[in-house]
Amino acid sequence: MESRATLKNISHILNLSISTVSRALKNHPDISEMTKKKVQEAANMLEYEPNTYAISLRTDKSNLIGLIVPFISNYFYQSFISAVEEDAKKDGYSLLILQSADDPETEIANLKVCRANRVAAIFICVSPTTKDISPFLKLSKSGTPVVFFDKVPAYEACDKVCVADEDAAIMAAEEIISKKKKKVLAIFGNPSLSITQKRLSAFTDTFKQKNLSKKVEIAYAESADAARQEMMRVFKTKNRPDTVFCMTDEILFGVIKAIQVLKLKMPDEVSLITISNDGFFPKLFEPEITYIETSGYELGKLTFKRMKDYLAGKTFIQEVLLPPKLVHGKSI
Amino acid sequence: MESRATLKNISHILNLSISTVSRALKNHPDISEMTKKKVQEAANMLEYEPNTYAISLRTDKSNLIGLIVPFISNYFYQSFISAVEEDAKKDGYSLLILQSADDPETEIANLKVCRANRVAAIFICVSPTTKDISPFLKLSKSGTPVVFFDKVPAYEACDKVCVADEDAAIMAAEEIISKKKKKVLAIFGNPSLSITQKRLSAFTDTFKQKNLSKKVEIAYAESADAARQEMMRVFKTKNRPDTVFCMTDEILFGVIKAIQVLKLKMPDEVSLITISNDGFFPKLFEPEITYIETSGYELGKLTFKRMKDYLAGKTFIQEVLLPPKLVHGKSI
DNA sequence: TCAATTGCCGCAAACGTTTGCGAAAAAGGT
DNA sequence: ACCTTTTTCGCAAACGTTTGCGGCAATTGA
Repeated sequence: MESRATLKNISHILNLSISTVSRALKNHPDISEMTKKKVQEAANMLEYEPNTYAISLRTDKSNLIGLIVPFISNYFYQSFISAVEEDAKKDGYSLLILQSADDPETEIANLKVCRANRVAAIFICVSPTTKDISPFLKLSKSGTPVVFFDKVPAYEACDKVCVADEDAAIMAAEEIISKKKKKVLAIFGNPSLSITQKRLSAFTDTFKQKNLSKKVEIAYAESADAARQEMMRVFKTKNRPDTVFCMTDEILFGVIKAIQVLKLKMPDEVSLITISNDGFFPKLFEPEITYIETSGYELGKLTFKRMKDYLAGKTFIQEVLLPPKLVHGKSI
Repeated sequence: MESRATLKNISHILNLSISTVSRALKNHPDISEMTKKKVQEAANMLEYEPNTYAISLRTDKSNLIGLIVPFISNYFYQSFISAVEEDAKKDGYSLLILQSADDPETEIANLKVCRANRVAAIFICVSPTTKDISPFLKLSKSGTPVVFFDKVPAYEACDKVCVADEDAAIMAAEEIISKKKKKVLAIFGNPSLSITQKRLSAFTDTFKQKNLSKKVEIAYAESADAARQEMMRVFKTKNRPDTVFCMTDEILFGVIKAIQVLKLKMPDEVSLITISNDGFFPKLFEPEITYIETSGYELGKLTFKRMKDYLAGKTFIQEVLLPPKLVHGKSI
């Protein structure tokens, strides 16, 4: 239970002042090389580690980045977090990770934690039911960079980094069209989410523009199991689709299960294409599923970069989009 | 860019001393109800938030829990983190999450970050190549609870919380035996990892005890793809196994893929049983795979509890095991 | 009425660090 | 030898909070 080494501690041993020790440790030009060396040696000996709290108190800065996500147990956010952590470490930041469980109240509580910890920045993915983002905007105005990522507020002026949902859906639609498919079942998620609306309208518009609207049938499923049931229902009709489009990995799960139950052969009896985060799941299956990648990892990198830009003075509001990528499997 | 509310701030407005305000806000009996009310109102008005850094500096305590995992992008640690976060929040803790990337050096760097942040506790899953855990033990001796979880040091005396690897393997073996299977292919991971050794010996011993050793064939695969290749190789021989055991989810991926390529029907042509974290992946497939669950979520709960016990005075070294659970699917 | 108790509050030090400013000593210039 | 500049360092305040202690006034007890 020995007490830790402090500046005072070291200064006392070396018969120096605290300020000299402090400056020596950070290579201040005012300090002679000799004393610097002596101080550094002593600091090493005593295993000195600066007290983050004292520093943050004094400088009113912190090395913490607040990260608010709906759920950690989610492949997308996982990749996102992983990417941010990598970059943060390089710059001496650590991550304060909070889950909001898609609950606006918890979100506010988490914001409080961030403020109490005087975080250097906040990355937040707001819940679908969050109406009022002014608390975040307020923080932003007081100098703390706040970057919204993935699920971002639609109208407010704020820094946003998100995947190009429209482009991803268009890309999928075009791939289907180019393969000259006759009948498409497109399964989307919760229709009240903006991500669903974006992907849906972009997808249908692409078909509409080529006068192919009648080829696509839309369905909604708010869980993997709902998607499975929807699949079973549609594939029991006589006029079966030859292609299925899944809006997310989760919907893909349900669809794949139905395909296995129905013993349909891909891509002969049914073609499959999905939008996926990082492509982990599409590659699990045989044949591998063709997918449009919206990378959580890349999004993390982009978000961190946006924050650094902000800190570097580019404080004007900005919205950056992560372009999707088509990855060919054997399912279509 | 208005300055934040502080105790000094509030005290000045109300013509009170800083100490009175401080005590009023924490319901100290020395303070009259009337002043308490006044202070609390003012604090609410000004949106006062205590400065964590000042508190930590003064009290030498922090509300941060250091969490060191090999990778965040991993379903098991994801569940673990999620569980810890839930409990931590209830007690006013926040999480400092660091990735070690299975690199001992990064691990030490992460430890430094934890120390610099004066974390209240550390939960760590050591990398397979970590030889020297004395830095952690040292921290533990100086009063900071250090709980090793999942991958724990084999011999050293320290607090450990991990899944009952042996029991899980035994459970799988017994399930296979009870179904009177003739020939088993058991695929394990990296043989130099202690988790592999534990599961392997428990698995084979169970067969040996019943004089059924000749029924099982052991194989190793250090990736999903290696597992797939191993499957393909074995199933090309004439004397095919009727059952496959997978040591982890990752191996399961490869095996499933091979099964799909070979178009084998489960459980008719081949039975499948696996050890899985949280059972997410086994449920993705059709039929659902029978698995032994080793829950990352539960492990997180246990780890947090162990820390609270420690803080409550139960500082004697302790090793707690999370019992596995058999979940029936249709694959065997 | 006086002493003892109680209720309520303020003083001041301390936590470990950063940093503006001033000062002593050394070096340089003439 | 004297003035100026540079090098090198220390003083002290400040960041916001907690907490032991002491003090004053009001209450109680006889």
